[in-house]
Amino acid sequence: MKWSSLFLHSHKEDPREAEVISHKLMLRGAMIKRLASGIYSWLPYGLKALRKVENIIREEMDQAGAQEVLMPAVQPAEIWKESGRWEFYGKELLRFTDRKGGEFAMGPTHEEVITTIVRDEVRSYRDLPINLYQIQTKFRDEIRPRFGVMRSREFIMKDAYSFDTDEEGAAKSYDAMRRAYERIFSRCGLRFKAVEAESGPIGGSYSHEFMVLASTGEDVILSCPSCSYAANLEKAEIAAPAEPAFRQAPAGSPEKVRTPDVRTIEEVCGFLGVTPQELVKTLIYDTGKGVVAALVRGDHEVNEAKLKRAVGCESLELADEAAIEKHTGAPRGFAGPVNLPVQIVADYGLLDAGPYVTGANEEDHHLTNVWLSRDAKVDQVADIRNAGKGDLCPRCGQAPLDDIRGIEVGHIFKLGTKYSNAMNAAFLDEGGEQRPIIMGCYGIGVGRVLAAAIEQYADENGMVLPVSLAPYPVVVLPVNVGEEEVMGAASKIYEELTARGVDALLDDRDARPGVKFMDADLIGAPYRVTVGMRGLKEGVVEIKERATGTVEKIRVDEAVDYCMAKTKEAGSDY
RNA sequence: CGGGGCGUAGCGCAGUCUGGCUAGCGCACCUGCCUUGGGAGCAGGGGGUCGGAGGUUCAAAUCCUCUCGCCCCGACCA
Repeated sequence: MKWSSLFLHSHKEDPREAEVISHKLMLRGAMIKRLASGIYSWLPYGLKALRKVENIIREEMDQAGAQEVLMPAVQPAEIWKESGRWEFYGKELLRFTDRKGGEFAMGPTHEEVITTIVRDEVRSYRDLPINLYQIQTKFRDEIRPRFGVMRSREFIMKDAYSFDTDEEGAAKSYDAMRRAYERIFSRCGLRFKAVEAESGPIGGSYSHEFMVLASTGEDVILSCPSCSYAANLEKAEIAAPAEPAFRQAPAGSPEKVRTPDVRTIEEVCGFLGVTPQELVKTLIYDTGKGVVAALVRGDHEVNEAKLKRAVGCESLELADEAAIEKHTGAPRGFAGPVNLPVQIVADYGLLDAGPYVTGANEEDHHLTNVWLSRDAKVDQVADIRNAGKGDLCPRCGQAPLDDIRGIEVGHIFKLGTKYSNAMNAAFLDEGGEQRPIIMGCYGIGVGRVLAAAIEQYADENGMVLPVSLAPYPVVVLPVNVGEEEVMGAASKIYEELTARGVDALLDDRDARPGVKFMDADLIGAPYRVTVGMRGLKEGVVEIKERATGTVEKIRVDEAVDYCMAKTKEAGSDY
């Protein structure tokens, strides 16, 4: 491709809408353009990079035995009602009606569709296992899209679904995907880590996320420095104490103090002169089937997924003001466990300490000198808070966890029979008995992989793309297109590279060299061949490696071989 | 959904408080000259429903009302 005819208008200034580096650079490098909040067009340069990611994914998925399909983006409500998710998925599911009043949704994921396909086509154990995948546009109506294509509403995703006859087979499918993902992300040149994860509204029992390590990542990962444990903050467990008991309380009783308009942990601490560690935070949750009070230490945070599991309920949300008043007898900010007539679940973090300050279940009052063993009726003690940096590793128990940030680029789930049961996807086994198919699902955010790669490697001059993702691994840059000798040498190198299968870009624009250098840096081309009179006089061109900045003088007739070797070497980096 | 900010040329912004010339600057774009190893210079030029609607006024980018959109923080969510 010649730059003069490439639809790539770079921007010198950072766009105002962008916050993180990858978003800024993708806009400046004309990879994407925003149409509406969280909705982007892919421009030629970006699309070419996106296709590189897709192709790596395709090759590895095919290699792993999966077969590509393409399902509809628009899905009828009917199948979502069948799986039960029409009710559960919430507002993120973009719903609309057609002209006849039929209900539809833009697919945020495709478990329902794939299950209807497989249940109709698969009858026998002989048809299994299978793994079907697609690369397709999804829509999730995110509350707050941000960071460009990193968290957009419309986005391209690779999603795969495996179907097995038994748990053993499902585990094999899961492992095959896990290995495929490792190859995919390695080939994309990413530094990443697979971590244990929550499965969220997709469901299922067991899941891993693939995290690209980057300080601007939205997710927090806790990992153990002395063993292989690593988990999303949302999932990270806290080791159960050896003896889950509250500290023995001395005789006495709580004391009520007046705390007018003092509600938050911070306010209580300031007002009473105590630390958050001495407080019990009492949160009232509505499970749909009743109310439960969750107790955590003042400096801890409730983890709703853990709480759900502890309580054994399907849904959970913070109770509203009216429900809080009804159950605690006081407005928000004054709830406490003493004489609270609801189910109470306390976190491990509250064990073996005291006394505490709690709400008094009375407006403008708190209690001090509260001992949970003596003054409260706790129904259950469990791990219901978020783990954090410094908590002991739940696996080896040898070291405190570290926290690092990551960008989730892939997520694999063991679904079990959640969808096959709900939607009646079954097969006949060897004994002629009907059994539900065991499923797994496996997602990769394609655009997010590209954004994450840019995020991970960018420097102050722009993108630094790995060869495997770079639309043009080599930019041939004639310093002055007016000099016949320069242009001739550059064209020759460019044509030879192209003929030998390298996607080269010839910067044939009649612009000043500085402009072209800056642009080559901005778009992150891994190798730049600079052709100028200065070098030609010595019979050389200069080849600069974007990632390291190193420049080598190479004889003109060896330039093509040099680029071939460099790009091949980097391209097979897995 | 709560809090904050912003909509003026493709991009980045000034002008709005205190209404008044033909709506301005930088980048980008077009023409010419000149220049060519890290975002040159000179001259000329094109491009605007000042987010939209309504109102006040002799006069509105500017004041008032309504409305739409975007960004950030939070809550929420894979």
